[in-house]
Amino acid sequence: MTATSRILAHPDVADVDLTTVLFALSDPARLELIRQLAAQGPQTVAQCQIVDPDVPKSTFSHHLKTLREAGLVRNEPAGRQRTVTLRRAEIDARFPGLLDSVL
Amino acid sequence: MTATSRILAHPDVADVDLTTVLFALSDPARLELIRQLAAQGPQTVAQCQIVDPDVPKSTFSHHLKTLREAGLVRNEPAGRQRTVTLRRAEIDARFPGLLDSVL
DNA sequence: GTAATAGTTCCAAGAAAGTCGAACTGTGAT
DNA sequence: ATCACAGTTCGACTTTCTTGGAACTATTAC
Repeated sequence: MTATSRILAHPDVADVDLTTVLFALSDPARLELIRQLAAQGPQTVAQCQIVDPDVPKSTFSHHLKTLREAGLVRNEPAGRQRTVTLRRAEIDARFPGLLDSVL
Repeated sequence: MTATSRILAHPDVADVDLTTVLFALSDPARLELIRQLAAQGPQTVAQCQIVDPDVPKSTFSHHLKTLREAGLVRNEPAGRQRTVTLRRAEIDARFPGLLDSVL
């Protein structure tokens, strides 16, 4: 009973590093996901995955982790599922114009 | 006499890929170099290197190659030396706001 | 011509990242 | 309670990136 929390760690906006963000965005699959989140708003992980139906869950989850740890997305429990949200306002405040230029 | 040209290949602006650019900028040393070029204009390789005097020539040259192949900088012969130039206008035209947001 | 200078390219070793199957965990439904 | 479901984590493997010494090339200076 190792009460493993479903709540994942998210960096504070102030701690978000630019080069880490740029790296996270430098992968085509990850950039595409960010674009979809920007266009369609929060989604479950399964919904996100529809973009690339062939990529295994574990691979997708890893990309999600990279984006989350970079500070770009939130990944929070929502019932049996999880909601993925682009941290738009926070990123815009920290790096004005960056998201606009890549979307 | 294998006439090895000193002229290096530079991608056309139209062929510059966003994820490649983001990757090139995702390294602290490379990003710093871009910032210096933006602030101080064209420089010789040696002048660029003053930012990080401890890094070996070969390592620095490799970073320069990454930036050049990504389409971010020009690297052209200038007498015995070489001039490194930020391709500001071209990048701004291709990805408006991107450079502004990272500088 | 010879030597010094400015840089790139080559090569090898170590570090980091991507990929994906399998095992695991928490939640909701029966 | 039990089962199915949604996702994450673990572990191993492969690939790519980074790093830096050594060799090489072109140019200018003498």
